[in-house]
Amino acid sequence: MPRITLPDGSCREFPGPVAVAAVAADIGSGLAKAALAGRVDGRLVDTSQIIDHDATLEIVTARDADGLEVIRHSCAHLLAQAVKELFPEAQVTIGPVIEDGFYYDFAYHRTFTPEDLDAIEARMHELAAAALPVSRTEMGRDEAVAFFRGLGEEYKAEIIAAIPQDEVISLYSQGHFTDLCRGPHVPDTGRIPAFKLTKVAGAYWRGDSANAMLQRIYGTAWANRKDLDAYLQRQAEAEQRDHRKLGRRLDLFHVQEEAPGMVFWHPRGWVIYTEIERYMREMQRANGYREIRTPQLVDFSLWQRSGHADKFGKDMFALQIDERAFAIKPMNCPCHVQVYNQGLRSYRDLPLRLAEFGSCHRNEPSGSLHGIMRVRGFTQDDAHIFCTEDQVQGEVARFIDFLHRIYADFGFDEVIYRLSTRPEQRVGSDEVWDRAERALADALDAQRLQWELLPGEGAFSGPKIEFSLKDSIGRVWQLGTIQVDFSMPERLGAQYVDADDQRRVPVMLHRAVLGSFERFIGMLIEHYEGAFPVWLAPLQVAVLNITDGQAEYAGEVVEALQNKSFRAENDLRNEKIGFKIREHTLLKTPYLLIVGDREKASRSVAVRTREGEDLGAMPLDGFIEWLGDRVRRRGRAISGN
RNA sequence: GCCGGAAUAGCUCAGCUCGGUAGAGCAGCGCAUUCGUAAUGCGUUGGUCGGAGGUUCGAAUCCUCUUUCCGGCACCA
Repeated sequence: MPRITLPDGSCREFPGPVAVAAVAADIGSGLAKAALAGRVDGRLVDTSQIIDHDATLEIVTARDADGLEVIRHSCAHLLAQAVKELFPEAQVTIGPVIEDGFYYDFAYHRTFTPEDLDAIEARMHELAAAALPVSRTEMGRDEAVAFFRGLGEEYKAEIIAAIPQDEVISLYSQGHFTDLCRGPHVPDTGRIPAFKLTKVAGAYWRGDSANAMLQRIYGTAWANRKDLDAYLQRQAEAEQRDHRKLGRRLDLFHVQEEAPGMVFWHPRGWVIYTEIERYMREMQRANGYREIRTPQLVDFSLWQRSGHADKFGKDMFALQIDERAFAIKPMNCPCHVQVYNQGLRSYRDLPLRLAEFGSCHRNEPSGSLHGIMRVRGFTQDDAHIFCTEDQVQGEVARFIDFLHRIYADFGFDEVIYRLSTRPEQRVGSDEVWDRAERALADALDAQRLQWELLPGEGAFSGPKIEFSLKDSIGRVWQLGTIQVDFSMPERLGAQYVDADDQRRVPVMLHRAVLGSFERFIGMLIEHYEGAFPVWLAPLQVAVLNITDGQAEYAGEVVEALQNKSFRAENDLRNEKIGFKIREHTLLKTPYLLIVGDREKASRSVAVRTREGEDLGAMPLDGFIEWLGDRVRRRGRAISGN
């Protein structure tokens, strides 16, 4: 006599074991139709699951986040079924749910074409319309291995062979298609209401580039047509904020074939870059950093001593000049140690914070280049803090505060913290890594921050904390980092004399707030959709005259603004005012000052924002003061005017 | 680096399937217009089709190689 407790607290009793679907039907026919899965005692199960004991039950529908996952997972199976029907020789592998959708990897002797994709999707729609029942069966491991081998599914057999012998293996079947799966799945293929295949791409078996390349088909699936359309709409909008597109439209930068992975900054883009650099320089100076500049081209032996040559030698731009091997620096730290090493350091000098807007070059794999986000030539807001082991935690805490202030100036308040620990390939003893990892974890805990652990993701010379931000459309960007390094100072012979006149090796903290300027600006372009806050905007104010009669006055307005160091230009072209407004709005100039005879007579300006808001006329002096206030607030200003 | 796709005027794109020496809109330039808050009208310049080979009487269109970009995968000190 199972007694089922529902989420609202009510109970229902059944004379004998009962399926989730039957309970749903008992509650109401609408719910029965909507039921995709059940949550029995907190565990997600199929609607066919029989409950034979007292339990809590929640009926999972498409409105449930879990319900949507079930739909997506089942849609991956639907995809696999369609592929197997159209291409019987293709082998199935894995097909997980991902954000907004799913994918399925197949092994096949040729690649799937876009036309194949259309055919597969069409077949999926037919299979969904047929509402084929989905059934679950269980098998022992060896039996399951034999079953899939019999079908010629070697990859599946390999997956199952790795599952422990005593674990129950479940199979899901729909039509003539059977797949290994943990489930749960929708009761029939008719419950997958809205989906679309999005792309095909290669993907390595088990994510290892040493393995065969499979073909991955991506798709998206939703609870209904409306949600699917909304998703596609969001994708289209995200494309509109692509920094490569905006970079060209707003005339910020370009890239070209002769310099792959390098950026040509245009005047407007360079304003943004130099404004950020100027701001960072000021912030660092005010926070105990001393700026330095080190060489680009350094003898290869330094990279051998630092350990970079071993791990990254092939990825460095190396060159042979007059029998001597050099490399363009891929990072700044070995050079910073050279600066540290000049003269004998005392413990009184520590912590020593050396900062550099260091220009680095790395020969990134060709396939990884992406606009100005992933490039081969870039500049970091890099700094290295040389300190004693006792000072590490305090310096990390101090850095976290520093970083919070900077992010807030760019309008970001929410930071995500992750601690990356020792990777397989590394330098330094385990004991040293233990200490370094503990120091970072303690610093985070002392600040009462919530953080996430990323085992094995650390740099080769030390563990690190990574700081990420969420942009205006919810994407997460890893920007800042602080890495503890006990190894490099030793390798490069850094020392200081302690209070007892003993020579000691300092600890080195590698840190960056923005990461690379290129990537950071790329992210900002997408975050702001090109509408930079006024302190960063390439052009802050455009002065537009109505007719030639106000040309001279427009010139005076611009001069007054420029005298106060604002970036202002006038637009005296013989065009209608609507035309000029449209052009500057599209260029995302924050403020448009319209000057006609009225304004000229009263020495005022009519202010319009790029959002289309009319702020009315104000005296020129008043506007200058008001604008200064907006600029000083930086990204902390409330958006818009 | 691996898999797939793309590369045509400054920009966005058509033409390529069925080979016969390129076309649109915007931008630019010229002229007219001096007109108050997202596109004034008319006229006009401009490309040999990413690069190198090949097939062909003839190639932007077909084939090969190559470069770069795009989407993934892998990588990311």
